[in-house]
Amino acid sequence: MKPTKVTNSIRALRFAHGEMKQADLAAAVGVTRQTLIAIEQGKYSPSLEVAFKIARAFGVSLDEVFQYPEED
Amino acid sequence: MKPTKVTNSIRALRFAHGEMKQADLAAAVGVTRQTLIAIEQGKYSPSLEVAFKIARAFGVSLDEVFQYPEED
DNA sequence: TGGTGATGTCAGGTTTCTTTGACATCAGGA
DNA sequence: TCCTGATGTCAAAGAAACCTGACATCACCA
Repeated sequence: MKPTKVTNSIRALRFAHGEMKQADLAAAVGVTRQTLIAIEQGKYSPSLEVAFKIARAFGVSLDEVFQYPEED
Repeated sequence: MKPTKVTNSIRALRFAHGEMKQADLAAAVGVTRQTLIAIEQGKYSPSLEVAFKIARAFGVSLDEVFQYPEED
């Protein structure tokens, strides 16, 4: 797949939210565990809809979860 | 395709930025004109990467371009 | 009248994201 | 030791996003 330029803070946010398990977050977001792992590891960038759901699961804004580098 | 729940302010932002044409924005973002039209009309929600590029083209944050409703 | 630019639509293909299902590793506890 | 839970990997298939290319409409102006 495409190596994504988008980075994220999902792992840090999970641990900041009571050692939240990947499976629990996946269920809260509405995706599979495999999908969440791939996103968390930066294998690819999610759809905007999934990104919103992840941010909302943590109660933060998109910018606090995902970062996009300056230049291409 | 999937009717997306994500709404956006692309059209308003285009006009707020000197009557920017769809073709110009598409070129700045790096997608085709057809893709930009579909996103602007809410036909589907873009990838996170494209979303970031659109926000950056206007010089604003993601939250100022895309909105996600409260509940499913 | 005719031409041009901006917007929108459609069909078809390709790429990327997501799912399902199976399996592997590793730490910790009974 | 054996079992369980949390994490990670892989392959194959489906769904969603994105592309190319052609055409349609509408406003505007020479």
